[in-house]
Amino acid sequence: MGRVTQAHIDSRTETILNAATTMFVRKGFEAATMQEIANEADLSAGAIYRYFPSKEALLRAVCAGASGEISQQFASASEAASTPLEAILEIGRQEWDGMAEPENRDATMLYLETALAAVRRPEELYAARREVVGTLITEIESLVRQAQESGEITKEIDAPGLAATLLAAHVGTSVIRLQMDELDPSKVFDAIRHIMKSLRPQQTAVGAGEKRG
Amino acid sequence: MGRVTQAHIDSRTETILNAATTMFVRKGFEAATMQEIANEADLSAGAIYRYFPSKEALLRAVCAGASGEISQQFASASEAASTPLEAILEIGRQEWDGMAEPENRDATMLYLETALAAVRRPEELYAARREVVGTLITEIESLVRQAQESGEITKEIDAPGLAATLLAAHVGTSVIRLQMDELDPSKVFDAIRHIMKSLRPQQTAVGAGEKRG
Amino acid sequence: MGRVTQAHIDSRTETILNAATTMFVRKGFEAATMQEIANEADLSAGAIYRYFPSKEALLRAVCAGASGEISQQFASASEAASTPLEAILEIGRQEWDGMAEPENRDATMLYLETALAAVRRPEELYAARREVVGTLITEIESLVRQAQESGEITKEIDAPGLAATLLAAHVGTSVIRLQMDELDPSKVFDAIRHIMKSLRPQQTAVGAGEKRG
Amino acid sequence: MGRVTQAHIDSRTETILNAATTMFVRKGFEAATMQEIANEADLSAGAIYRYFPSKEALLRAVCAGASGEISQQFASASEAASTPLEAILEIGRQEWDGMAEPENRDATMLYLETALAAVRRPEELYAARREVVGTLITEIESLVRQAQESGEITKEIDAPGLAATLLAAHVGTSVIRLQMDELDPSKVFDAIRHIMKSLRPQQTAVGAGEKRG
DNA sequence: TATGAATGAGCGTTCATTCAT
DNA sequence: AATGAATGAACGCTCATTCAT
Repeated sequence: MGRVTQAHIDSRTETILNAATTMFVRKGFEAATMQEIANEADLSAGAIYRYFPSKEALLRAVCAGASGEISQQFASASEAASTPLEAILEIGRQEWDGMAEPENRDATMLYLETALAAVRRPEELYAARREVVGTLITEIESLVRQAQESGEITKEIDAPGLAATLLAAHVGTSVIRLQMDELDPSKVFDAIRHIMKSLRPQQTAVGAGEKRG
Repeated sequence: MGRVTQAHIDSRTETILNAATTMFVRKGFEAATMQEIANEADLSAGAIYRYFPSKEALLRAVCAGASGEISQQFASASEAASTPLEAILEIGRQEWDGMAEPENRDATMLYLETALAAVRRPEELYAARREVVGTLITEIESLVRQAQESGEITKEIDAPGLAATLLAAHVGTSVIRLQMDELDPSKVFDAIRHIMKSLRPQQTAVGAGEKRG
Repeated sequence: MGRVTQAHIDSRTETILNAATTMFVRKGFEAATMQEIANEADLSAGAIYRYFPSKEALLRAVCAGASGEISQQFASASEAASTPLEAILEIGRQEWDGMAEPENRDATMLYLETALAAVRRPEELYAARREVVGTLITEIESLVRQAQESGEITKEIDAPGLAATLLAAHVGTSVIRLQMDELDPSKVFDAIRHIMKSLRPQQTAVGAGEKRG
Repeated sequence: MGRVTQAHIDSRTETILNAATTMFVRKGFEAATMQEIANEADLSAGAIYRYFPSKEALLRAVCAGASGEISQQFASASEAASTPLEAILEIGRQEWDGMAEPENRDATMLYLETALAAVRRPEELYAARREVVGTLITEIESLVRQAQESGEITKEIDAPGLAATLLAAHVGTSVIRLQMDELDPSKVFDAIRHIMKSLRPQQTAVGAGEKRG
């Protein structure tokens, strides 16, 4: 066949990666077979080994891809917002709305599958995963701090704690919805918006006296 | 060994179930082998089949056990609390404190593993799972309503939405901590407590004018 | 429980042997399990080993029993017959009539199962089997000779050859019927009776000139 | 090995089928292992599954092959014969002569093994088997009728009955010889030829008065 | 004597991986 | 570069056999 362009190689690599992601989501890493991945990618089983040295390597690549996607989603939202809090709520609205779509099911399963894979292969996958999650929290934290500076959120609440809570609510809603498809994510987001609005600074500090006392 | 007491059989069954849970958590359902489970239970591989007809049956039993545990944790907390909101916060404190303990890692992995298993075997496992999660939300919702009645939480917030949010935050915190062990769950809970306190009814309703406007 | 009578031991032995025969016929020697045999005999699997040292031993005993039965059937018939040929035909009638009964299916399967077992374990089982079959042919041959002496069957036909042919027709009819249950054994026997009647000495010897010429 | 000719695939399929036949004959279906079949075919055990989906499928293919062979043998013989009866006798001579050869032992065992398999798996194998046997009887019956028309065999004898008797004698001789290798099949065939010759029409009908009277 | 829980060897089968084509 | 036949190491599972009770 002679020489092959880098573009062709990249295209094949991505095709295979997508196929692997699909099958890992559908059946789980162990249960998915190289043959199935090859079928999904319209290739022979052997061909995959030109692009990835092993099934494990495929998993690592899928995990890396999955980690990347998580943070990409957050980048796009905050531009049109007028205030920091509105930016947070806009991102939240997009995210929670997205959970109602059927594709989100797969995304959540991929997230959990790769999270479990990372925990079980700490030396290879854990660090990257931690960094992605950490960065995400930091980004949210930064928005929270802006909202605190602008007076939309009380400074009494711990910014990292609130950031983690928001991410936790997001992840948790996805996971719960996975197990209970009648859950309406928009109802959950309504509650979260209400919460965020209620966090504006008060004349009489909320619960200040009781906290840790 | 011949005839044996029912207690002995029950004990063996539980030993095997624990061993299976351990291995399913450690390696995942597919990657865990019957031999490993047997080793963990100090038995031969064949002996397991006297108590469970297949590896799948073992999974089902583990899932059932895992579902049961989820809701048991919630039952115990609320007694000593003086008010409904205090009950919610007391449960939360126990739960989030528990996340700092290393065993919690396994519990979370079991939760996710069984959740994925349930999604992939809907006909066998999904219904039970949904019911457990649904019951949990209902229980939290009931506490929320009590707190609303007692004037600790504003009636403006949707009770089911807030209940789902609380559960989501709980699940999400566990999942995030799985991926980032430096996350301090108590910091997250501090934020949640602050949030809950800020939800008390205000003379001038919070964000009433802005909501959906 | 104390001492146990020989009668009890014999009874258990026979029960087990019958159960083993039943299961060997129903599923074949390899596919039948000791547990199934035990169930059939209303015993535990371990108990069989007090009476037979192994599954192979059980097979040997079943083979021995099966061989015995084959020849027993022939003993009873010939008494009421008025002439040697009538004796042969009376035995034949009983045998072929028996083939119409459903139990005969099992008997034939047992015959074939044990025949195959004997061929595959020559050192243990073949000799006994050969002797039983040989004796059977000899007995038939003796009846044939009596019929030749009494002038009912021509002396031109070889007595051992005719005896073997008769036994072969018997075995063959059973085997064919096993594979084709609409075969009417009595039609086959009618043909055989016609044949036997046609073997009476003729004034002009049948086919004498052509034979081996 | 990559792409391979259909001829190669067919050749492998046949090699495996032959190996399976050999092992099923030698040890029986249940006792023969896939590993042994693979060894006999000079392949790895796993490779067989590229050609047959299961051991059962292998059995079905062997049964189909065995059924086919049974009837093929009969097709070739009758051409050179001058009369219908001669054709019958010629076929018989070939068949009974064949029984003296050692390969015939295997053929008979295969016949019995597949017959038992068919009986034990009625829904899959019984119908095909019955048809093959039925066809065989019909073919013989047709020859018998021709011989009756040509005056070589009396019309008083029932053609289907005689046909079944001839097939039974054939099958039976094989089975008996399996159990008693000193049996001389040619002696048996001599008796059968004598019988067939004696069935020519007589001026005074043989046994006409006695039959069923 | 009888039980049946336990063992452990071995079965049919699958599948990641290799490599001749 | 791509194929897919082949390998071989497991895997889940079964079952003859043993032996504590």
